[in-house]
Amino acid sequence: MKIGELAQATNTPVETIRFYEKEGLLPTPARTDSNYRIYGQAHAERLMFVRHCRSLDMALDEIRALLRFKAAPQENCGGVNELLEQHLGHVAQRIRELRALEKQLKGLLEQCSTTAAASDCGILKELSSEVPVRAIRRAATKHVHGTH
Amino acid sequence: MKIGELAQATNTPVETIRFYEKEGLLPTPARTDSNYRIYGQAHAERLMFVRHCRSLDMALDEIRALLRFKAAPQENCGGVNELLEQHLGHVAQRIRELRALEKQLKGLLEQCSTTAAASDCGILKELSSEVPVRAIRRAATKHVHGTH
DNA sequence: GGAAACCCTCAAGTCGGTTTAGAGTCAAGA
DNA sequence: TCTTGACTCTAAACCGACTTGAGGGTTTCC
Repeated sequence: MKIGELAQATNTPVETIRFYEKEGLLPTPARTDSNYRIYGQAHAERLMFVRHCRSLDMALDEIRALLRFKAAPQENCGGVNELLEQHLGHVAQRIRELRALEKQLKGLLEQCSTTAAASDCGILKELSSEVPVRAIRRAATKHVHGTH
Repeated sequence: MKIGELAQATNTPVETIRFYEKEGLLPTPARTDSNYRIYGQAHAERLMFVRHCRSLDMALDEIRALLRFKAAPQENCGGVNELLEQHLGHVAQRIRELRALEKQLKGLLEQCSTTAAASDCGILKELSSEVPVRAIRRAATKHVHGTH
């Protein structure tokens, strides 16, 4: 099948497929005479795997590691387990952070109960005060993204 | 004070201060004869404000908007309130997503109760299966980052 | 006076793609 | 046969919020 068909079959944008190929997550496919990529069932399955991992928010490096495990069937799967547990740890950590954030934001919003003049806005006042220690988050959590 | 002192006073890396200046979040400071940046209390307070907002995971554009509200004291603070509520919405949304993720990962980890051969690894098997619909998350949530 | 610690600018790298530009290919309709 | 539109190709730039690196100048301390 051509790249557009693979894209449809796996619910993946065409550009993303080419990007994964460049990143080494998909093997380079055969080409037609007119230089179009041609894929088979094996490519589709591999792409499914990658997309499934991405849907679990794994980093491309983590996916590469899982693909290596898959390619070495003689290995035991302890490494797979460990990788997933680490990833789960990152996710849980990020949830804790975001919940703390949510609490702070709710507190801030309570400062602004009325539509007062901005010069008296409790929110702006509070934001001008000291920065909480949590501000150093990025140093501690290398791998779990922000809110935007 | 010099940039290093401001950095220490506000718990901000020096490079980040220069970056904020380039981004227009901090006004351009005066310079010494030897071209060193010189800051005063006003700069420190402004930087505190920016860092406080960042510690709440606001985007630089959102912070720019808040700074405009601050600079226009005649305005009412309804806009501030609205901005924060939107941001809180993003955070809450991201928390819901990550919780769903966490659940999925825990389910996956149960597939791999024993350290079996990778060829039989339940995790790898399940990751090879169909991609859940949630994979399209990035299309829906433009603004709240992933796990890494 | 010499080395460490600070400061400067400018450019490139990070991550996981998305977007844009410019060009070639293919199938169907007029 | 021509043309239109949908599809494909490559290469490079862009996104956010910084971080890192290269290659310098300055200040401070011993």
